[in-house]
Amino acid sequence: MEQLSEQEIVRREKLNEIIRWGINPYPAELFEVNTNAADIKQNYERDKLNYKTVSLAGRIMSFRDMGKASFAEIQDSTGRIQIYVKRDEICPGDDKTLYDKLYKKGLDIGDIIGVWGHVFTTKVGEISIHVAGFKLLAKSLKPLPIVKTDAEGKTFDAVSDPEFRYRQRYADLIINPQVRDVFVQRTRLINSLRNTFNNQGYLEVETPILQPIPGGAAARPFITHHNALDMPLYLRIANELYLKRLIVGGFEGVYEFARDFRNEGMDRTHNPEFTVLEIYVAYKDYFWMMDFTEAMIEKVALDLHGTTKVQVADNTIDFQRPFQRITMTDAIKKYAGVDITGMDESDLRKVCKDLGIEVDPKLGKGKLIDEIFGEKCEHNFVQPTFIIDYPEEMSPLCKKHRSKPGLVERFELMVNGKELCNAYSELNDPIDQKKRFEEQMALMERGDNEAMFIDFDFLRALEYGMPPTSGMGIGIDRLTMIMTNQPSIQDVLFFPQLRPENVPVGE
RNA sequence: GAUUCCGUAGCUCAGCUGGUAGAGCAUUACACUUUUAAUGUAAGGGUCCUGGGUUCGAGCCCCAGCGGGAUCACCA
Repeated sequence: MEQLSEQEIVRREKLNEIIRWGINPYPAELFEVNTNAADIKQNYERDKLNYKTVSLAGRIMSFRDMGKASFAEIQDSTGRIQIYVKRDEICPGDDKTLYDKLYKKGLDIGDIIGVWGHVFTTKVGEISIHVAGFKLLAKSLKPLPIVKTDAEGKTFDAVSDPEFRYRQRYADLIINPQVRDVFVQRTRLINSLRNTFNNQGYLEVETPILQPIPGGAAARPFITHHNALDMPLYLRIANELYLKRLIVGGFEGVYEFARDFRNEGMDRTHNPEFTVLEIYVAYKDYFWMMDFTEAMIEKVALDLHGTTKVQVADNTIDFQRPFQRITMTDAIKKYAGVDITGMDESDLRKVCKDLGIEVDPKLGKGKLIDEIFGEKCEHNFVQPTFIIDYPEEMSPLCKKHRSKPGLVERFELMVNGKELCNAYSELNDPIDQKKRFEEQMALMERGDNEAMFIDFDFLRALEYGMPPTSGMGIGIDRLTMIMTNQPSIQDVLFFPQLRPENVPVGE
């Protein structure tokens, strides 16, 4: 058992005292609420008659005790509001216990209370609740870190320790209101996307997270074991192959907000579990998907900010349509100064050497091109830019280009120097798909541990015939990071992955 | 996984050349019936991340470990 701090002992003593007074510090019955902090602040001045008998609940965030009267702030899900508690109002008779004991000695910052009374404006002009009565709804036993804010909104002693904030997100959310805003924005972003898809009549679906073959992307999976079937299962690294099976099945537009899992490094932009939106639409190609994607993202910016311009660190990014489009070959020509058209593996290897890019001898042609692009081009695309027409080898699920040999009909959307979306004219030729899988197997044997496994059931599905389809995937965490100007993925995930705390030594 | 910085009161932080642990907020007590980073007076609160080592003496120096951040590698 952990040692209790002085303040925690004091709070437990208060709790026992409250119980001795015959008050349940954790009452079961509901507390009727008829307004909230934001509603009062926004509408009281205009409609004072409506605020004669308000009732609301929240957490005590500060006390200003003036003796026989006192002020406090309570915080609900919409913000904070000041309450004014006058001893002789809440204790009209001779018995002042409620105020002198329960209110002044029993309550702490962090406690959750319900209050009722009328709204008024103080001498200093702050809209407040003149309390007629209050009820303790939940006693807080752990002292909440205190963050103070002055009249200009300047904060003092803000809790900034990332370990505290990520491990105890519940406390972070209570004391840092801007953290809450980020997550509200995240949900609004997802709602915006969902509205776009539903308005088109596309169907939101759910596909397996536990997969016998971790397909649809190139990444190291988490492995688990099913006891009853006595077989290994993988947490999905992507859901692409399942959504395409549904297109084969006759749905013409499907999408899923998918939690994917990859057993790889963690950093500012990578968490082992993350969210990807994938969407597949039949009878479309990647040009259509580019139009759809830029409209979709422009709408997200407008829904969140009311403007297409979004400030991300030092850059203002404008999501107004249309986005720039450039082929990968032209991008490399522009930023690396090399025309790679028609080059073979050894030519590319020489280009890498000349550009000072170190490459693994195991890499094939496609990966070499990807290295050049990643090293020399990617960071230049700050404003939204579609990079189109990728080498075939690094895109085994993508249809061959209609006119450019060796390339595929693929685009990625770059924003703020990083990849945000990935989309194809989907490969629906089952014989070509089988060949591409086999090439992946060859790469795997050559030592590329991210090459894809062959999924024979997916090939069987393609053999029934999949309509020409375009599909797109977008990293929701990264889109949220951009749209909310957060530098770390940990700031857009409620509970980012951390090592367990307090592991005993020697076990 | 590598490199590097960091870990002191509930929170934010200071701590000199190695010599008995400091501040503000929070907490406790008292005062105060319109305050707002409320105020005034007084008090209490510490496994200096953990374990070793050097030293007469370690929050500080050395070694190892744990946790976190940043950069790199892998990746989205």
